[in-house]
Amino acid sequence: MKFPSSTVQTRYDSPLGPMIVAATERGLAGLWFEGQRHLPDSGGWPHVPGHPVLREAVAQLSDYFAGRRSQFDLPLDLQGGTAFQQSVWQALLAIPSGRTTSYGDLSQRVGRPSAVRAVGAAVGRNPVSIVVPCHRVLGRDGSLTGYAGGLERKSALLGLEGAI
Amino acid sequence: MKFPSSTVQTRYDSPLGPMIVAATERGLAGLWFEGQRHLPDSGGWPHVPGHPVLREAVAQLSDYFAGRRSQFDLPLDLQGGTAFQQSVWQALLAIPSGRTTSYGDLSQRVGRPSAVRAVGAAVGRNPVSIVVPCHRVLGRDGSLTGYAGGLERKSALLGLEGAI
DNA sequence: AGGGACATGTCCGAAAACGGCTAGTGCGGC
DNA sequence: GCCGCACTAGCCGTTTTCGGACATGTCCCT
Repeated sequence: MKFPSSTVQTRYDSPLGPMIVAATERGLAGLWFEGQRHLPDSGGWPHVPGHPVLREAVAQLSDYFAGRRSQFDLPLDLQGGTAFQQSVWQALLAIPSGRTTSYGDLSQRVGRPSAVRAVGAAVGRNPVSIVVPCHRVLGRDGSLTGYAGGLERKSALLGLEGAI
Repeated sequence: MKFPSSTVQTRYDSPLGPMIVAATERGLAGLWFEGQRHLPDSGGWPHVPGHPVLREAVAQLSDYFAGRRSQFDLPLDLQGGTAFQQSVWQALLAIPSGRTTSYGDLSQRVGRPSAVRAVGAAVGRNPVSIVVPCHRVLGRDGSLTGYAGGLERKSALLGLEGAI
């Protein structure tokens, strides 16, 4: 995953552990739990806690974790990724809070009914956790199946949204 | 080979055929014969004949082909390429006009005495023909061996420099 | 129920192929 | 002997190719 040189970052200490928040001039570009899988190399990005997008994102995240907010209102800039991945991430945005869906359902919606495993892989590469709600995707039988940040966090997020 | 998005280009009709000249804000970045090997995709670069570096490059090239100039005085910005390739290109700049050297000699100078073939490959990827004088490298026995722009051009350039 | 095969896009590591070479060898001609 | 020529085998960074592994679900067969 390549990010433009204008990318900036800050840290946010969530109730589920510290997170890295990243943004470009066009919007929120990344949100990862420290130590999760598929982490990009954020070493070169300057820390700019005062960046407007970053500040707003942190504020909305605080509200979210406090139960005061169920959806986000932020400019997004989903960097990198192939056309296929982009379409999957877009489809994720359509899943409302409190609801879940399955990988098979997602692949239908993307128009590649049989590319189920590929959809799984693409979901796993989602650069903006929580805001792009990859945690709302379960196996057909409702099993948690996987989460780049760890299954505990996945179930914690779903619990918070009242979707257990 | 990747070039920054700020790259601009123009065309120059040399006595040996039309050429593409490219520059960044830092200096001359490319000079290729149309249709030669290892051409980058220059499709997206805007044509800016008035760009100061490009104008100066074209002027000096005209002088060079007219026999009025034997070395160039231009800011260079050798883009892309690995550390190894960069060192080879730098070494090329040390070969004076009217002289030639061999691939073996070059590899010595680069500190990789046995990486002779690798040096050959790196020389072939030189992004700035003529100014970075890759045409002054011959086989150990003086044979022309190869040139991305074609052997005729290689020998023509050497003739022009009085190094036949 | 449970087990296996298959479909799909992407990433990543390993392995192989590919050169703008060269020094060495063996062979024929003089 | 001495030379030229053709061929070979090493040389090594880069590029290309290939083969798995994945955050799955369906079908078909016991």
